[in-house]
Amino acid sequence: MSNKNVFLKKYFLMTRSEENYLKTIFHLGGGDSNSITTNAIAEQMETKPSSVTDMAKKLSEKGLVDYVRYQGVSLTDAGVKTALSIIRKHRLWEVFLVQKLDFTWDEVHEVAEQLEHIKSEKLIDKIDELLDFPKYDPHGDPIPTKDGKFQERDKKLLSEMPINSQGVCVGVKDSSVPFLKFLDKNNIALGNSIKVVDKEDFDHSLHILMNGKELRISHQIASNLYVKKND
Amino acid sequence: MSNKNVFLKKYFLMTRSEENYLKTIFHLGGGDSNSITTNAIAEQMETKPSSVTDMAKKLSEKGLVDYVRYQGVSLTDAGVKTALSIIRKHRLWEVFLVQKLDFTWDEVHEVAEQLEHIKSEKLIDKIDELLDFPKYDPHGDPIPTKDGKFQERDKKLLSEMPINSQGVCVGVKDSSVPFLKFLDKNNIALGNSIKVVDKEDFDHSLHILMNGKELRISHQIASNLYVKKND
DNA sequence: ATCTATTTTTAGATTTGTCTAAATTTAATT
DNA sequence: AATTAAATTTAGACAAATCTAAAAATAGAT
Ligand SMILES: [Mn+2]
Ligand SMILES: [Mn+2]
Ligand SMILES: [Mn+2]
Ligand SMILES: [Mn+2]
Repeated sequence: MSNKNVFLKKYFLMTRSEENYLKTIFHLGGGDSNSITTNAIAEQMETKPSSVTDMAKKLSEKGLVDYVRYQGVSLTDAGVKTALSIIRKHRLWEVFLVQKLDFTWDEVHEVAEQLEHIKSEKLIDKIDELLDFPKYDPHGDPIPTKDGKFQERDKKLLSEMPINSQGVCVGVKDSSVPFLKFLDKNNIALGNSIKVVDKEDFDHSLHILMNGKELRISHQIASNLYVKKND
Repeated sequence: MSNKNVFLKKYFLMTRSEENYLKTIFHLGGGDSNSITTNAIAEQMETKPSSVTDMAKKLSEKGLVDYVRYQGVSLTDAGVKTALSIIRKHRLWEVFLVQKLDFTWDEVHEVAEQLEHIKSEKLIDKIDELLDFPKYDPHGDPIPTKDGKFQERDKKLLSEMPINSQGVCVGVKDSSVPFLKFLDKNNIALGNSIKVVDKEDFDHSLHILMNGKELRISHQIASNLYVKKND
């Protein structure tokens, strides 16, 4: 390989692994000069801390993270920007799979994990356009704009809503396949209206109206459902 | 990694590199017990013969190619099947990019080289359905069916058509970006009607009618355009 | 301030895919 | 049949990404 290409490779081309590390660090809160420990990253990625250390050095070399030995890593501005572009791709692909190909919301994540690494700016911009520039993915998570703007929704956990408050179900905290399938089975979907009728002190379970229908919800469920409160 | 997963990895999971080798061997005619030399594969893939030898051993180990030292490799039935599934994905993605995302036919190959490695049977079947089960890709190449059936079209090179014969432009032999852009610039597209008016003995150039309009075509162009002859 | 448990890093090994250079085999030519 | 040229393989190296085991640093508790 020519010298120029070695340079390009070292400083611009991201490997799939590097992209996954940046994404994970972002999800663990590594933006805003917030340090994340190698252990936390290793656990999240189901890898070993020593592997994380190696990658921390490489990403630091590339100017994507700040890394201080024994102190953990935080994303640089360039690192945040790259992480957001991967997350943007991931979430747009998830919307595409649901809206255009009839995937269910529990099927999309695994495929999006692959599609998010496809390198083509034109491709993702066209997908964005095809979907009419969606703001949220199938799990209610916000989709960063092309220039990396991030609009988190004003939402709170159902478990934290007071009695008699009303709102609309807008997202899930746990987006694991079993939880999503459980929600499907119980006809709980994003967009459903919610009113908290009563809360049980003993086990923190809730008595709610969902789309007008009475429902009992355990604390575990309620603490993994996001609701946008009506004014 | 558990023993079971090591087994799965070794015998079922294809790496991107392995998939690219199988595809290349197929394109070089390695089906039907036809042996392809390591040199030919290396040249096509812009890699070194020694690397091809290494991969030949690995693919042979997996039962995807027959490999005899110093004699080259041919695809086994399993190898052909795998190669066809990659080619199917490649061509379906190319159609998708052109039909759904307004890519031009010279832009799609590079992106399809990435997309063809996405692992999800449901994804490619749904893309196939979304496109209404296309039979040919944007360059006129046939798309293998889900069960690996391959229907090559009855076509011949424009350069081999006799004077006064007529037909429809259905494909390109050279699908390089410069050639495709050249065709665009000269309004030569798949689907155009073609009538050979005259052939020049001296330089083998052609005088044709394309969609009724007179055009002069060099031998180099004519020998890279496929035409389906009218009965 | 010292000890100790935990976290983190280092050192060295492994796998995959590649390369170069040397050795070997095959094919072509006398 | 012997020689030579070309094709192919082997041997050994390297980069990327990972691991295990051992060493080093940090943080918490006395
Ligand atoms: Mn996801
Ligand atoms: Mn999501
Ligand atoms: Mn192509
Ligand atoms: Mn094509």
